[in-house]
Amino acid sequence: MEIQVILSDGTSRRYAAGTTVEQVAGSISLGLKKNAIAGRVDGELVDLQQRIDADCHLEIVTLESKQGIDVYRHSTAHVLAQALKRIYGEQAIQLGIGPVIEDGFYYDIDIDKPLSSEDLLAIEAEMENVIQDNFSIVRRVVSRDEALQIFADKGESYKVELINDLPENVEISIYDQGEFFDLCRGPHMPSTGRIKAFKLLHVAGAYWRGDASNKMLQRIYGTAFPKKAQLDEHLYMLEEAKKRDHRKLGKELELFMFSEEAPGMPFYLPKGMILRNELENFARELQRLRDYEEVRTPLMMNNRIWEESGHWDHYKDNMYFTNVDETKFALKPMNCPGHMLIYKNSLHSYRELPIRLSEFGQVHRHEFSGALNGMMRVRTFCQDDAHLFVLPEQIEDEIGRVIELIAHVYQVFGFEYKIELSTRPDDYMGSSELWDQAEKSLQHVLDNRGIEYRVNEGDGAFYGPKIDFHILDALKRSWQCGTIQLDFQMPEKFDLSYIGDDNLKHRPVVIHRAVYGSVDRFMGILTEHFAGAFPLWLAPVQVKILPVSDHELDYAFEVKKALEEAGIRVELDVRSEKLGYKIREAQLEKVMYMLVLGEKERISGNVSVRKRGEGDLGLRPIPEMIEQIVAEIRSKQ
RNA sequence: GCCGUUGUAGCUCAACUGGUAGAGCAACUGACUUGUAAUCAGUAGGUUGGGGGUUCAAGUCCUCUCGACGGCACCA
Repeated sequence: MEIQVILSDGTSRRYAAGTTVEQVAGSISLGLKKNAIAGRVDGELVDLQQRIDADCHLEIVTLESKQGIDVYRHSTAHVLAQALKRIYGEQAIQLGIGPVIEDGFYYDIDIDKPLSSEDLLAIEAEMENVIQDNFSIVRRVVSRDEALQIFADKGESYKVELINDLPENVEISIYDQGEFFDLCRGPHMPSTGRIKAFKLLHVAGAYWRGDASNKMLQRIYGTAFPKKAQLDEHLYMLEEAKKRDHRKLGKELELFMFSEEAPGMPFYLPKGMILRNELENFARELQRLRDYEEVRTPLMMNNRIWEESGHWDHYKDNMYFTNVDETKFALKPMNCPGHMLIYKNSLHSYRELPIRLSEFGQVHRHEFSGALNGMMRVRTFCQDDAHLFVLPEQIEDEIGRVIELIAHVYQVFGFEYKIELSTRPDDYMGSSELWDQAEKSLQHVLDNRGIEYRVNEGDGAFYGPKIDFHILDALKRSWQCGTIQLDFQMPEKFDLSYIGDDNLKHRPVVIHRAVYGSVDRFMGILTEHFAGAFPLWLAPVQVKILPVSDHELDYAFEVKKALEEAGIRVELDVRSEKLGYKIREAQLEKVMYMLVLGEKERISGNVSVRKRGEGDLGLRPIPEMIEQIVAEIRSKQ
């Protein structure tokens, strides 16, 4: 009997029923057969040895595709498991799961001995042996009972648990390679010898099935690439990312520091403070143009208000408290209740709405010690927060304006971003009708504007659904920054009202929003994004003046004064050092403009300009330089 | 919070299986007066994160504790 196979280029070919994927690949070209590692039959990934028994669409999967790489890495994970079993013995290790992840794979194992990085080297060596053995990797389908028997006999309790949780109708398969086999859906590479370049990266603890109440297993992370050069490049990229680490750069560039005396709470050094003020002022100016009004609310309020707002119920474990005069106070974890009180401070007419209250609000949240990470995850940070009090019919228009504001800000920094819509969580507050309405209006705004977004079920705030903005930095890592949250709950809780044109009281709607999210974290992201080489408008030091010798000092002070009067942040290196030395330091500080002042410049009344990334630009008149620098600062480029 | 690793001068790092802490840079002093990524010489700098213990002897071993790092879990 013949079957028809339609290939990915649209051509169709006929084969005898039972032809394998590999044979089809071989019939197309020898090269394809050599590069093939799996197939995709009607969209489903299968092994090369899979027989095709019916008409289908077939795609030959090679290492050129992401799917191919995933198969490759998954097989590498199996090789890791085999090596572990060989080294530590069948009994000493129980296998958890070993999936493929972005850029690599991991395998979770239960073993008493804590694994070290030296152990990883030994494991890599044994993996190399498994690869040299070039075992065929063969699929075997077993019944549920057989599978349970096989893994129970081996004492693989985690595998038994996995099998028990597999859906009734699913085909259970085992992959054999030499003396080793593993429960796996597949597909896999045809043989272990096909693995060319891999590396184990590190070991870390991980809860079985991601549940903190389960046992903690050891997770071995690794990665694999078809070519050694690709692996090397990947490892190089990881090194480069480390060099941009904001914790390292923040220390080197003297932006901020941390102290044991306040874990997770950043100290801003003078240079970091400049950067931060620039960020805040930038936001301030944009908000001024959009009719926001800035306010400031207390860091600490009576616990009563948090109980009323619902925050205490939801977040008491993460809040800081204090007792004074027998009254319990809480450090604010959010700014909303304070803004609600400000709104309530006076009577409002529908004519006043929308009212937009903004605050650079310092909040405290007690994060788990293990969650802390430089500026990215801290226990106190400043939100560029705002609450918009709007009429129900103003909701969509107002959200649209916020989306526009966020887009504008991110574009200035050169960030790409993705948008997510987060819907009601399990512990939501309020009626489901209001939630439906809120979720619908957010969706509506996004759809109307033709914005692409992903829905994140159950990830909303307890008081309302939200639109989140995820920035992609220079290394394509994603960070949640901006957020727009629709809230019908706080207005109820705080009994907010406005007087409508019918002279009756009505309930306004609140929109919470942030653009940077956390100013602190945004600074961290910017530091890594620009690798510390900030655009001129943000740079703590915009110009560094480098006199060639002490004879130019008087002239240098004159130039400094001229620049300062033009509003430029300038430093003068007065040390009696050689020019090369001063340049090297300014370069390491990633200063954009260096003005070299020697005898030539002093006599002609000019400056010699050296620009970051461009080098020596030659002699320039001072007024021209000032104009150029000021224009560059203003353009925020 | 959990698992693992880790903590030595301001910074980056040394100190073999326990034998009494050292280098470079920075700082300070002096000389040099310097032309586009490191001038030379000298000086000072440490209760080895903190507490307790083992030992004739602890940076090194044990223990408690704090911080940091890599993950997990958490993330309004």
